[in-house]
Amino acid sequence: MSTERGYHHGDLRTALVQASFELLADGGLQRFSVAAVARRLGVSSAAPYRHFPDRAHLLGAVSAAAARDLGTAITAAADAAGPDPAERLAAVAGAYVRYVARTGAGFQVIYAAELYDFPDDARREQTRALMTTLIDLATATGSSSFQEALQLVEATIAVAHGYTSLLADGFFARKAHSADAVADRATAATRALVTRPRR
Amino acid sequence: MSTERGYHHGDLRTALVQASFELLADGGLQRFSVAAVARRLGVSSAAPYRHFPDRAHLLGAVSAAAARDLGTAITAAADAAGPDPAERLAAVAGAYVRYVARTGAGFQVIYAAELYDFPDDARREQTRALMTTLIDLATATGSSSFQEALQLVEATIAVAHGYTSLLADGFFARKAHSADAVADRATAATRALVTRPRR
DNA sequence: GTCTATATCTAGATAGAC
DNA sequence: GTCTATCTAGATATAGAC
Repeated sequence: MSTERGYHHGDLRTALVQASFELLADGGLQRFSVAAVARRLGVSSAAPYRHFPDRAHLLGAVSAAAARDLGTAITAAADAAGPDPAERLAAVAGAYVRYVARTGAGFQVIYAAELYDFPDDARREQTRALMTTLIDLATATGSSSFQEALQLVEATIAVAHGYTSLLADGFFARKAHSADAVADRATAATRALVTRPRR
Repeated sequence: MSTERGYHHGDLRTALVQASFELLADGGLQRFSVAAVARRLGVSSAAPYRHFPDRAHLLGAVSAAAARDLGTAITAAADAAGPDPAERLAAVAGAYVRYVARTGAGFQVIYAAELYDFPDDARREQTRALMTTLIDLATATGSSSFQEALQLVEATIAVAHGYTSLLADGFFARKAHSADAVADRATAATRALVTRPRR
C-alpha cells in the first residue's frame, strides 16, 4: 500500500466512489471518512470537495451505486437459483450476504441515517428499484397481499442483514466462518422462513 | 434536558454505566463517546477517567452489564412462553428485539470489535453465561449435536439482530413500526426457523 | 482540478489545582 | 473525586495559490 501523494489524473469522482467501497469493506461505515478516502487515493483531503459538496453527498453516491449493484447481484442470484419461487427468494439472502461481505455496503449504508435528510433523486430511484425487485420475488412465492409480501421481504432482509452484521461485528471471528459459509446459512434460514407460513 | 455542570455526589461509576445505556439507546454505538456520557451526567470530561482508565474499559463494563441483563430478559421471556421448546426459543428473538430497542445494547455492543483486545474476566463470564443460556434453549428443541444447536442459536440471533438493526438503521422508519410489532415479527420468523428443519 | 495551508470542531487522555 | 486547563489526533470544510 503506497501513501505517496500525487496529482490525480482521470475520473476522480468515479475513483472516490470506488475507493469508498474499498474503505467500507475494510472498516465499515464506522471508519469511513472523506479524509480516509482521499488518503487511499493519494490525493489531498481537499480534492474530494471539488466533486462532492460534503460527506453526505459522497456517501449518497455510494448508496445509490450500492443499491444498483445489489439489485443486479440479487437478480442474478435469483435467476441462477432456477424457477422455484422459494429457492429464488432464499437465494436473495445468500446474494445479500456475499455482496455485503465483498463491498461493505449493505442496508446500513444504503439507508444510512445521515442520508435521511438528503433526498437525492438518483439514489431514491435506485432504492425504489431495489425494493420493487424484492417485492416481486416475494410476491411470486404466493403472498396473498402486498402487506404479506412486504413482511416476507422484511423477514428475508432481516435474516440476511443479521448474518452479515454478526459477521461484521466479529461474532463469528473465533470460528473463522467464511463469507460463503455464512451466506449458505442465510440461504437455508430464508428457505425455512418462506416454505413455512408466517403469522 | 439540563446541561448545567456540577460536582457529582454519589456513585459516579454506576451512573456512568447507566448514562452509557441511555446514550446507546438514543444514538447507538456510533454516537457513543466518553465525553458525551460525561456531558449527559453534567460532569467534566475528565471525571470518567477517575473510574475507568479508558473508553474501552467503560464500554467493557457496559458490555458485561448488557450481557447479564439480556440473559435475564431472555430467561424470563422463555419461561413466560411456556413449556414448548420451539415457543421458548422463538420468545428469545422477541426478547432480544425488545431489550435492544429499550437499551441500545445488543450484540454489536456486547461483542464490540474495539473490546476484542481487552479480555475482561467479569465481562467474559457474563458473555459465556449468556451463550450457555442460548445453547440450552436451542438444545431443548431437539438438536442432535452441539454443532446443530449452535447453528440454531446463530440463526435465532441473526433473525433478532437483523430486525433490530433494520429498526435502528431507520429501515422501518417510514412505516412507524413499533418495537413491539418488530419483536412479534422476529418471534414469528424464529418460530418458522425452528419448527422446520434447517440444512 | 488539485494543491497547501488553515480554521473549527470533537474526542481521548493527562497534569495539576482544590 | 472532581475540577479546569491543556495536549494530541483526526475529521469537515474553506481560501487562495498554481
